[in-house]
Parts: sequence; C-alpha cells; structure tokens
Amino acid sequence: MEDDMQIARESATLRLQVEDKLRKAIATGRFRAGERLVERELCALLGVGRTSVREALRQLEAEGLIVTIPHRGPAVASIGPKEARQLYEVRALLEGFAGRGCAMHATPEQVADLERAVVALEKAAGEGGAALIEAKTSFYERLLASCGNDVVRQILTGLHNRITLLRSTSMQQPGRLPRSLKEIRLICERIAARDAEGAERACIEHIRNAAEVALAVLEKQSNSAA
Amino acid sequence: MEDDMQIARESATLRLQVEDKLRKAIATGRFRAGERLVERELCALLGVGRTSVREALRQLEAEGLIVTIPHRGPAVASIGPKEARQLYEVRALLEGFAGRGCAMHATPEQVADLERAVVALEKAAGEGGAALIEAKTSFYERLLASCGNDVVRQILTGLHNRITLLRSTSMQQPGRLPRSLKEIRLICERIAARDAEGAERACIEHIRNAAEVALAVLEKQSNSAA
DNA sequence: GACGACCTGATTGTCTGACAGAGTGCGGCC
DNA sequence: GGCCGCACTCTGTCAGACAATCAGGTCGTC
Repeated sequence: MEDDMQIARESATLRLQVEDKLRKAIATGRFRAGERLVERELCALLGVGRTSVREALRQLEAEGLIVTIPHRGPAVASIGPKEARQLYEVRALLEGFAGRGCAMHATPEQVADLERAVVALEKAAGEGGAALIEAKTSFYERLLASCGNDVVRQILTGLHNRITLLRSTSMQQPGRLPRSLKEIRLICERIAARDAEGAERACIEHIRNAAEVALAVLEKQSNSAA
Repeated sequence: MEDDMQIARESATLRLQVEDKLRKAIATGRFRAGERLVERELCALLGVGRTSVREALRQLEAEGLIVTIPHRGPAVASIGPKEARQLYEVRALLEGFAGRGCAMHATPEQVADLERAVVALEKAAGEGGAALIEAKTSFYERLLASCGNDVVRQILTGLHNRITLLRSTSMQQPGRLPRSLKEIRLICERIAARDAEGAERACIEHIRNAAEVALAVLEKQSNSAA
C-alpha cells in the first residue's frame, strides 16, 4: 500500500519533541500523577521557551494526560476507580473491534509482523521493565496499524496513554503476566486464523481480565487512602 | 448527584473562547474544508494575540478538526470517503454502547429530559437550519450525559464535531429527515423501556442509515471530482 | 522554448521581555 | 482563635523580533 519512501523527518518541530519528552516522562513515572507542572521549570528542564512548552501542554491536555485548572496551571492527570472503569470499558469495546478488523483486513505481511511482535514480547517478558513495555507497545502498534481503521487507531493510542497513568500506582500484578501473554498469543492466533469473532472475543477478554486486576488494586488503594 | 450550584464561569480564558469561536466557524461552514487558516488573519479577525490563536489551533488539531503541516500552517481538515467510513464505523460502535448505557443507567429525570429533547427535535424539524442543528446537538448531549461513561461522551463529542465537517458537502438528503426522526424516537423509546439490547440496536441502525446516505453522496462527489 | 538555479515574499516556529490578574499563603488585627 | 488584607507566585496574554522554510516567479543556460 504505502511505499516505504517516507523520509525520517526526525526532528520535525521543537514542539513535537517536547510533547514526546513530556509524554514519556509521564508514562515512565518521572512525573507522578497529580504532580503540578510549572511552566518555567519545564522550560529550564527542556531548554526551550515558554511558547513550545505551553503548546505541547495543550496537546497533552487534549489527550487527557494532564488537566489544567485556569490560573493554577497544569498537573498530571490522576485516574480514579470510576474513570478507570470507564476507560477499560471503552478500550475493551474498541480493541475488540480492532481485533476483529485485523482478522478481516490485515495483510499476510502484517500478520507475520504481528506474530514476530508476539514472539519478541514473550522473550521480553523475562527481562521485564522498559524492554517489556516497549515490546507491548510495539505489539499494539502493529495490531492497530492493521485493523484497517485509523480512527480507532488514534483513539486507542490515546486511551493506552491514559491507562498508562495507572501503571505508576497499580504495577503489574505478580501472577498476571503469564496469563496476559497467553491471552495475547490467543489474539494473534485468532487473527492469523482469520477468525473475526474469535479475535474480537479474545481482545475483549484480554482487556476484561486486565481491567479486573487493575481495578481491584485501584479500589483497594482508593479505600485505604480515604 | 452533582449539586446544581456550579456558577456559569462563562468567560473562562480567552483561549477557550477562541477555541469555541473557531469550532463554531468550522461547524457552520464559515471556513470551508481544506481552507488554510493563517495565524495573523485569525488574530485580526478575533482581536487576540498570536499566543491565544496558536494554542487554540493546537487544541483543534488534537480534535482532528484541522490539520497542520509543519511550516505551512493549519488548514481545515477535509474528510474523504475512506475516513468518513471509518468515522461512522466507530461512531456506530460507540453510540450503540452509549444507547445501551443509557437504557441501563439513566435516571428517570434524564429519560424525561431525553424525551423532551426528542419532542423539541421533532418540532425543530419543520424549521430546519440552525434550530434543527441545535436541537440535534441538544439531544445528543443528553444522550451522552446519561450513558454513564464520560470517556465515551468525550470521544463521541469529538467524533460528532469531525463528522460535522461533512455537512458542508453532504447536506441533509431530502428524504432522510423523517426517517431519521423516526429512528431517534425509537432510540428514546427503547431507552425509556430500559431495553438495553433494543436501544443499542436502534442507535447502531440509526448511524448505519445516516452513514449510508452520507457515504453515497461523498463517494459520488469524490468520483466526479476525480 | 524547456529546464533548472536562484531570489524574493509570505508564514510559521521560537525566543524574549513585559504586565495584568487570579490564586496562595502568611502575618497582623479584632 | 478566626478573619482580613497584603505580598508573592504563576498563569494568561500581548508585542516585537528573527531564523528557517515554503511557494512561486525570474532569470540564465542549453
């Protein structure tokens, strides 16, 4: 479909780089949920002017990663149990759709790519940490790229970013990882088998299970905090 | 649940007002799809500085209403047949979910509100134009507010805005309005009857039908243009 | 006359400096 | 001890400036 002639276009604009840096800083927990982000500190930290920082913050705000209270400035968004439940609900719905779309529209090369990503993920599972996260991201990127619907891809990417906010609080539960991997493999299998129904169900089930674990932890935290 | 003590908080920040003005200008066709938006012109037009305009544009960009090409500036997004189909697909999925949620979670007052909105909509149908659009918007606002999931509400609001971009090209088809109204009434009915399945089906069916009409027009235009 | 190099104007991307106004927290007054 | 007011901190917004980049036209060469 798309020729691979696209040039890197690496450092597009400064603003985009700032966005990326901030997104990653939030994703990795460099900034904690609820923490305030003071413009000047960010300027100093990143070595750019207020213009770029402010515009990047607007973008992140639109993505739901930060919240801005007028005249008090932005802070990293924090997700309560209620919103988390809603996020997972929508995610299950859309990811089921994406899985179904993959099973129906993915090209053979895309399926092969997806399988490679799963293998890489299983390998990264032993190492944990950043490698695991990266492998998981890579898997989802391929899944979404192959589902045949860019709108879904865009929305789900945003949802993933927001759900990542939960990671700082509800870290991987001990027993969850092996089951999670098995579920992911099942998704990949059903897609490869061109089983749309099965792929959809597998995706939904995967998210349901993940949600269950995450929400349990979150609920407990929220109660103990209150 | 929420006390009705919230003050108007009308003119929050200048930036938000600019956002709103631009959004409306795009929705009403004041700016055509594909038209370039030059910063200084907007500044002059709105009587504000570049800061506010640029940050508002970032927001609209994140919402998908405009596209920005580096060093060439923003332009009103234009939707092709392919993207339109994707938008409608996702919309059907989410709106079905919202309808189901409404049937399950809406309070009796919310249902009554919804019914009032439908009546208003049916009345506005005769007048057409801005009144009709407003009534439709009002109906959807209530539907989404009652579905019990703010994430869905937020995403669907964005999708509606983007789909509005199509209105400038594919105006209401002549015969469509009466059927559309009937479908909407059915949605409301199923919700009032607490029939989750039925409400979901009605919503999906409604969007499917709307999509069919819109896509047909769009396809034709796209072909004749090529 | 066609093609490519160069120049020019228009616009964006970004920084700096400035200033009013909204919140926040502290110290004094009742 | 509680309330009021004041100083301080940030944000929101503007104006001006400048380099980088894009689009289009001009000119020179083959």
